Amino acid sequence: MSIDQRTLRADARRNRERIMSAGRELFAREGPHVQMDEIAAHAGVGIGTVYRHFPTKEALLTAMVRERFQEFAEIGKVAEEIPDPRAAIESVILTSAEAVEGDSGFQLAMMGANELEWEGIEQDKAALSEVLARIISRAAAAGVVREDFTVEDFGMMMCGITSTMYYQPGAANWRRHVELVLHGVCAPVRELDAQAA
Amino acid sequence: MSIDQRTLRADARRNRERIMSAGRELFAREGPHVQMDEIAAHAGVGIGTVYRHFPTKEALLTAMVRERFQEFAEIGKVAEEIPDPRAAIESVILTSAEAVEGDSGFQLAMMGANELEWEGIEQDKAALSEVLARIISRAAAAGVVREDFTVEDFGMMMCGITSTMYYQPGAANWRRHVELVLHGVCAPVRELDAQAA
DNA sequence: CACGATACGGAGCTAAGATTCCGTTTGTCA
DNA sequence: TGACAAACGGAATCTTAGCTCCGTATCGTG
Repeated sequence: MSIDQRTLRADARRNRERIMSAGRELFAREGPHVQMDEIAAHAGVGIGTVYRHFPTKEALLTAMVRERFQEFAEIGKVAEEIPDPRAAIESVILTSAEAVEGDSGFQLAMMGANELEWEGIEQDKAALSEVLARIISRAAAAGVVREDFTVEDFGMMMCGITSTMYYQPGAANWRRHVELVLHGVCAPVRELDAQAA
Repeated sequence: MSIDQRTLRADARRNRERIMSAGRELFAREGPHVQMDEIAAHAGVGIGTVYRHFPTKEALLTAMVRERFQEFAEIGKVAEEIPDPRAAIESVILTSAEAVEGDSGFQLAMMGANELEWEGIEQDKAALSEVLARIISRAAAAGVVREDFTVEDFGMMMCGITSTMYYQPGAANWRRHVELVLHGVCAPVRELDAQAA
């Protein structure tokens, strides 16, 4: 961010929020390729204004991705409250996936993660990891996931699910993917929990 | 392709192969962002020559992706010869993944599949599907994969694995991912076949 | 309400990278 | 070997999209 949130003039604060909001919407709908002037137009401000708030396009995208990470951590915290360890971990997976479902921008951003810098995301990522680690180890202890399942595995899984979402759109597809990963291709078919919802 | 392979002058045929080869190499190493003049330079020809053979960059990339699909179908055919249904399907998965391992261009291309046109790829894709369907149904009949496993599931799985490969490089990672998908996150850990190779 | 500071708008600059154009070179065939 | 079509090379062009600059408008304080 280029400007200190506090000392912001009223109109500036308003515009900033408009830009974020337009960014969220267009970024989600069109992907990371939306142009800056489209975002500006959608927000009802000039390009110059966008750039005063976010010095580069990347900074804007980063702000957006950051929001998502924080949202994930939030989802994790909510899931932690669920007593049943299995339900908890399933909730994290499904809720996170659902949150990202319509957001092709984030989907690609996650994927293009190693092309961009995402400066300042580290701490949000770390916070997320912590929550996940707790949920996973509880689940492992209860025997509902394999003992050697790690946070990294979780990330890998979500990476795969996210790409399915992007490349083979349609809720049915990614839900199926989740199901496959959870229960395993080779595993004999089991009664799948028709719960969730 | 803009030029008929048959009526090609000797130098033209040679150059065409050089371009394909340079494309394969750079596309794999640098990804789809390699510039046309880099490819030309690497092939030892002028840019004009590249464009005479491939009217657009996309056409060149498409040719490359097509080769991969044909390679996959080939891998499938080889796997079909393997007597053990389980070994056959594992072979397809591992060999395909390994084939793509160093090819970040193809990895991204697969991902960006819905952004590009990939004209003319359909038949290659269909041929691949056929082989896969046979291998999968044999495996399902033998009870080594879940009965409801489909070619689409296979694609989804490979899509996920490919993205892991790209975003979380390191052979260990994608192999772990394969392992997770095959056996399932929730499944109790089993003795993993340390075979393959 | 006046005035300085803060923000705004958007035309235009710039870079990057794909593609074209045309004069020159090379293969092929008689 | 001579002649012409087929290919080549690569400078120049075109296009797209990020970003800058500076004159103008708006906010907030005394």
